[in-house]
Amino acid sequence: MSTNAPAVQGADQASHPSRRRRGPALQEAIFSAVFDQINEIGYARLTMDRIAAAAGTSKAVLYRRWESRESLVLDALRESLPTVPEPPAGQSLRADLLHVLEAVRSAFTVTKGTTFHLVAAEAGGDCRALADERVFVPAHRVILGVLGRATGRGEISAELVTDLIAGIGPALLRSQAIDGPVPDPATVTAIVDEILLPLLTAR
Amino acid sequence: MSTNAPAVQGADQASHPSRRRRGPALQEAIFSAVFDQINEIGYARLTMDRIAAAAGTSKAVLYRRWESRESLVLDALRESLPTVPEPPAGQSLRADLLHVLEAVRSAFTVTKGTTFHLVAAEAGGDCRALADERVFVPAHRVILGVLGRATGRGEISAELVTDLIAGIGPALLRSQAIDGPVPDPATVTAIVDEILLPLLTAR
DNA sequence: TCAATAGGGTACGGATTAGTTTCTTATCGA
DNA sequence: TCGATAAGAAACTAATCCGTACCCTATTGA
Repeated sequence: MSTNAPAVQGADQASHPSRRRRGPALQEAIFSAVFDQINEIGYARLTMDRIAAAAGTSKAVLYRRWESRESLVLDALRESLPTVPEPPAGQSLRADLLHVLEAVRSAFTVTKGTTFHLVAAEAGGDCRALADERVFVPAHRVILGVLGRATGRGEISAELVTDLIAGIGPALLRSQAIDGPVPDPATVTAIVDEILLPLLTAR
Repeated sequence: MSTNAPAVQGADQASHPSRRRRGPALQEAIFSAVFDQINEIGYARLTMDRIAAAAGTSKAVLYRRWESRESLVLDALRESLPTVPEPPAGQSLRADLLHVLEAVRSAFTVTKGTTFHLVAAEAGGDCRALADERVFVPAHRVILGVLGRATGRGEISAELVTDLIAGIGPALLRSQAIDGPVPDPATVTAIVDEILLPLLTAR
């Protein structure tokens, strides 16, 4: 079959033309290729041929592991997304917020800024469900918990513990990820220090 | 050619099987079909066949107007997105913020919540550029202007006139549009009254 | 050393979709 | 009433992509 996958100049392949990768190295190359191709050509034009070529492997290798493009993309996301841990006990409100929003930020950086494209591309998508289940819903819950405990310590008013306010940090990170490049740690700090703390601790 | 476009039960077509539409009515049906199909099957599976079927028309009609799926989708977006007007002079900070954020909100509702999918689906996309040019960049500029004038009136501190703070409202609306359904006017009011005004006017 | 495993390349058939062409006939305005 | 225009249907060709099969050989561990 003639394929119009673009010529590949993968450094690994070029510098080790007969090298074959196995296990984690191969999978890493494949997942990286998925994210790179989405950035380069968009999800709509993503094909198994292009992913294989970008990874310096073959379609047979992909089909040996995944039954479809969709399941590969879902696995790439699943293996990359962070979990959102509860912050350690005894931290300040500021440290807590930084902690959870840093996890949200990494949800964008680990996929080279394509998390949002993956989530948007298919209707009723498994990627969206996964991102929500793994990152956004837990983050929301953790932030509400952080705000609840701050209320308990008398640091903030109880009426500030709302879904809307809890949504500010992730929304700003998402927004930046949409506008790309992916948000950096300074962004998280700015969100906490310039928006959340002033809003929460205003009298 | 055999086509696997789904069977169509468009009410118009069904109730007027020989009725043909022309001009604005036909274009409206086509654009509506674009947004409906994206919600139903996702941008990745959007085809000219499906759009034609959903609109109760034919591919020939589409190709007579647009050279490709991408140009049709871009036109659908272009014809739907609002502009972001300057708010009238002499309004309060609150009224100004409500005014501009309502325009941003409508950028999501006019495309039945698909603005974000359109913007995400193609790399380096024209849809993204259009949405930025028509809505997001002007909204940002207008909000900075609104904040600047509030500073001039002594209502808020000058150091609150930042890109980050100006980004809050659109980011929250975007976030809601991603999570769907599309944001409603109460959301805009809540953003202004529960977040922006408290943040801006805190002492 | 050697056999099992699987990576990588390539060819293939089939399905899907793009895009074009032809035809009939509804629509509309002169 | 009538002719020009174009909507809608359907058939067609071509290109793309999916998914599979086969082959050679690198890799790995017994």
